[in-house]
Amino acid sequence: MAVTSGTAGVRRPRPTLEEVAAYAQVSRATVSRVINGSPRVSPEARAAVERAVERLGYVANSAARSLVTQRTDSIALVVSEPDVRVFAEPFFGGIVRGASQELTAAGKQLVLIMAQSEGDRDRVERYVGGGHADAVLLLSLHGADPLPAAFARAGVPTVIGGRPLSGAELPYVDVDNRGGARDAVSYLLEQGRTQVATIAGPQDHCAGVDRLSGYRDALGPRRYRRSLIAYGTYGQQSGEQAMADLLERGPRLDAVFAASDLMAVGALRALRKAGRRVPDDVALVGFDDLDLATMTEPALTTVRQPTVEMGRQMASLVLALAERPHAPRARGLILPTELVTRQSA
Amino acid sequence: MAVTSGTAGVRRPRPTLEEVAAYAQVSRATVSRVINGSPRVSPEARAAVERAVERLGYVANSAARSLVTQRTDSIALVVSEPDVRVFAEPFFGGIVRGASQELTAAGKQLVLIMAQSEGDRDRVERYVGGGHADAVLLLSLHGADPLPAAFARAGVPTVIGGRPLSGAELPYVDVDNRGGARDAVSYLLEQGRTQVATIAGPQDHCAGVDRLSGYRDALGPRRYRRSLIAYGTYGQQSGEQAMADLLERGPRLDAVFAASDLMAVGALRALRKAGRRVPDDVALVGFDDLDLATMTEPALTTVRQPTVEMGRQMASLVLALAERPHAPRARGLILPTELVTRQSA
DNA sequence: CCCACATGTGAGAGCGCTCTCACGGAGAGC
DNA sequence: GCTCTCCGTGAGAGCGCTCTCACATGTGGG
Repeated sequence: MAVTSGTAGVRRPRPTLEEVAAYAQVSRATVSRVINGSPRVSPEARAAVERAVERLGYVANSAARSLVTQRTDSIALVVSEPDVRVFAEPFFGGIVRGASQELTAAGKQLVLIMAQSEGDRDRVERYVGGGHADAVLLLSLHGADPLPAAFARAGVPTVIGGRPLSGAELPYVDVDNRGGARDAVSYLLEQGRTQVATIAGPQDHCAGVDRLSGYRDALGPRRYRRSLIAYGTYGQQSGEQAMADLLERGPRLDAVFAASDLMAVGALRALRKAGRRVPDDVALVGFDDLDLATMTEPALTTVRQPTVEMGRQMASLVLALAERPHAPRARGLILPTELVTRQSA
Repeated sequence: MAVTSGTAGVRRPRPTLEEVAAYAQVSRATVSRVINGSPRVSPEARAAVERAVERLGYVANSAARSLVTQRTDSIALVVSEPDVRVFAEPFFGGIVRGASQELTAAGKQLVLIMAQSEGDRDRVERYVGGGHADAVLLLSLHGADPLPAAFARAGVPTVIGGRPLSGAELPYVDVDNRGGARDAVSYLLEQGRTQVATIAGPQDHCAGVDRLSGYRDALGPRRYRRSLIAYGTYGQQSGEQAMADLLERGPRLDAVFAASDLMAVGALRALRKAGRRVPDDVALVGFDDLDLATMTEPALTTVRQPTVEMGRQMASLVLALAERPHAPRARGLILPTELVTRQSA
């Protein structure tokens, strides 16, 4: 037989079920049964079909299949986040990997959809509402996002990553932001620190609120003072600024819990500028466990999030949801965090 | 009219072309024409159809459309890279964003496919070979990957990100690694440095080789000594180790070009340990321009890669390729890098 | 007045698959 | 020997769309 033509772009038309059936001397229905693993096929027919499939290089046409089954076997991961930074963060990467693993194992494909701007929303709504995906994993970190409600309305099985602050009652998977923050602050207290400040994140989404709540939890009956709470926007700069403010307002502080590693890095710089030694004068704990945390001087004690596991759980939950929409199940799933102690506290 | 039922999971069957046609009192063909923007429709018919579409919330069924058009309007981004780290890097994120922008503008969807392990390859090959995507953007950083050849064989329009070291003659888009390295080293020489060392990356893929070539280019007729070249694996640790080696082999060196920012950070640490001041005693330049580069002390002078632009160009090239496979065009596209000077050199 | 031609429209085929249904034959039970 | 199952199989409908083709109508030129 002749070698496959080397000419790129000349796509030999792909064989159809019909052709496989002809080659295997059986009917289209039998080939379909073999392809889909039906037990109702004789060993001989099965063998003949398998040979034909192998020989002709048959791959099922997904469009035709979807048309009749009303499934696409693909799950959309919608990233509704204007900030570019999502990709730089291990958070996103971990979720993609976890979800990808789980979905691949179930024979589904991950379709990545970005909704960066307001205008993208329409496109995404139409895409999902139009049934291009069987289900949705939604990464929407900020407050008043219309997409959750839109998906709920369209009746598309949806799982949200990160507990939504309010709104649509969709199932979610989140990490234990509150518990992680509590652990971090408790650890600082156990180390004998008494004036524990915090650089909190923005309070317009759940993680920011929860991490601040965790801080309060840990302080418990002890009084905490307003002057020991500053707010940042997760970035390094904002952390540096916030730390400078804190030092001014409460010069006697001896520990800081920053709600992100980047803010912790900023805080580190502000502390250095102010001549405070870390951890001797001021102990510092971050949140996220970025690679960066190992590279600072001193290396950062921080709270690690199980991002891969989160992606995996989101995927597995949405698959279950698509399978049996009405089975009883918990609305949310909270995954534990872990305190990683290094040199900064 | 009644409010939409709040019961999640109860998907009202989506309206079909047929129903829209009935509602608008025209034929299926006319609705199709309106949907697809044909000019051969009277204003009245168009208006009636648009009203019906609006009213019924019609969204075309993509499976049915694909079945007849033989297009899926989705482009696969295949990440063939076992290393988990891809996601943490701005490289990947930039490409995704650039490609996503460009494809969205062209009405295409980005389908993300991960091929982490050897076993995934089969799955991916079948997926793409099976025509689930109209074209492929391939991110395959390491040497002997069978996927490029497989896609070429299948005749699927494919663009590779990063110039392949060898193998299949597929079109590619890359950043000017060689030129970037050359610029960095030239800059060091212009600053009066005479003993310029380099920490090169792995030589099993193109970027690593090119950055080392750029180093050699800049040194030009000047002799460079083997003892001033060390190799790392892009990671921080490897950079620290390589720097320590370099200091041992060539204690008089007064500048270092590291082929990645992470290695530069490692080098920074090694230099500090050795008591060398940066940039006073030893000037240091990295490559990548990670966020990290602004956070070190001193901040890192480094080479920035136009990753978003690269994603955009890859997408636009693959779209052109899918459109007119045989139009004459350059095989590769090299995008310029930019030297960002900060404090380390 | 008839023909040529452009223009908007609808009928209908068919994309490649799944799945229901009916059918023939083999084996079991009477 | 006859019916009754059960099993493997094939015929055929139909998923929702696009697109070709033919048709009706309107317009202008000979």
